[in-house]
Amino acid sequence: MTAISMNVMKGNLMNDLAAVDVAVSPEDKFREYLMTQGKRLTTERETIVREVFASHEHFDADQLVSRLSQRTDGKRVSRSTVYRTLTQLVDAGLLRVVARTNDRDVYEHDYGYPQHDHLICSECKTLIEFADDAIKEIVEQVARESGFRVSGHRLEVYGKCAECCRPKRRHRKTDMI
Amino acid sequence: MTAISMNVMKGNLMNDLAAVDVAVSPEDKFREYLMTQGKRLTTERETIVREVFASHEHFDADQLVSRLSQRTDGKRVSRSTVYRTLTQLVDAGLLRVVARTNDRDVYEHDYGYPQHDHLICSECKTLIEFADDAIKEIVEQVARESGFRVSGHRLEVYGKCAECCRPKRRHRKTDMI
DNA sequence: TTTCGTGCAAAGCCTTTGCATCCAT
DNA sequence: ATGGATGCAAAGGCTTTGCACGAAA
Repeated sequence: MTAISMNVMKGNLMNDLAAVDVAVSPEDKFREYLMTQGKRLTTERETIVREVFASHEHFDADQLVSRLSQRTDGKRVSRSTVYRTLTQLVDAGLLRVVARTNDRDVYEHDYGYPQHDHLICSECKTLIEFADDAIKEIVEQVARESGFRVSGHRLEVYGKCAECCRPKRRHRKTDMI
Repeated sequence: MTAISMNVMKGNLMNDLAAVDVAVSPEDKFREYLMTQGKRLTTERETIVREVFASHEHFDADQLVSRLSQRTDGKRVSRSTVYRTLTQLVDAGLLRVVARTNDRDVYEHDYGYPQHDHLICSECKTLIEFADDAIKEIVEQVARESGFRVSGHRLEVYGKCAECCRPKRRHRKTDMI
């Protein structure tokens, strides 16, 4: 129903944003992190990491819960565990909260994927990714001026996507019965 | 207690970000907006606008409620009204939600104040404002490439502010009793 | 055993809303 | 009178947490 998990990567916007080759898989990276915390990669946690990294789409906790709590293959995971694991995945550097839509935190991969920002359509809520090195440079420059040590940034551009700007005559016709 | 409402504007970061001269006061602008909606600028709403524009600090709903619900000068305003009015102030273009701290929406003036972005200290939560035209240009450029019509943007830079980076020997001494 | 992890239900928190009362036109 | 506005309390919606049971070391 919601379109927040749709990533648009057409045109030359994301040409050089193909998934980055990583030495270790998300599962392994998560296991490593858990180890340092004296914890284990349980079946549930593994199920979650896999589900999360199965596709590079934005998602919120509820969507993930829906997918995981309805499994019939014995891989069902409870809502509590999903929430608890999402927090850990963020702490582990595998996920990141990119936005908030409909009062829900929206997550995206932070591992095996290059730094980028988003164009957010206020109409259809679609998140369009883009990467631009100049932004990072400016950010560094500005921060330097005030002695601020940068660890990251988030740029959200609001507006209306091309699709929503375009007048949809075809639909109008349908609406007229 | 929280430091989210502290605006740091030292150095040359905000030299040209002095409050912009506006033709009409926030109250008037709000009244205008309300008129178009067939509504009135009541005593409560006026009290809120004044409190909000009394200083250019970031704040969240709860802080505003605290200030307004404890008044003894007959200007007390309920929590419900504060929330309802905040929404209207945003719709009227007087306020804007700039961030979310401690699960609360953080507001700032969007009227009579120039466009700017923030450096957010992850340690003390201070928001440092800065303005840079180059960012807007880049944003426009990127958006143009995908036919996206920009209405605004939000850039948050995370990291550690100069103050928090600096080792505080003086404090350490005190802590040692 | 002892610690960690899960699931369920309940609790938390910020924010919104139903409703009776009030006020201004 | 009549529709908008306020306050209070209750409800909502997402997220967290207490607790008992189960699994791994």
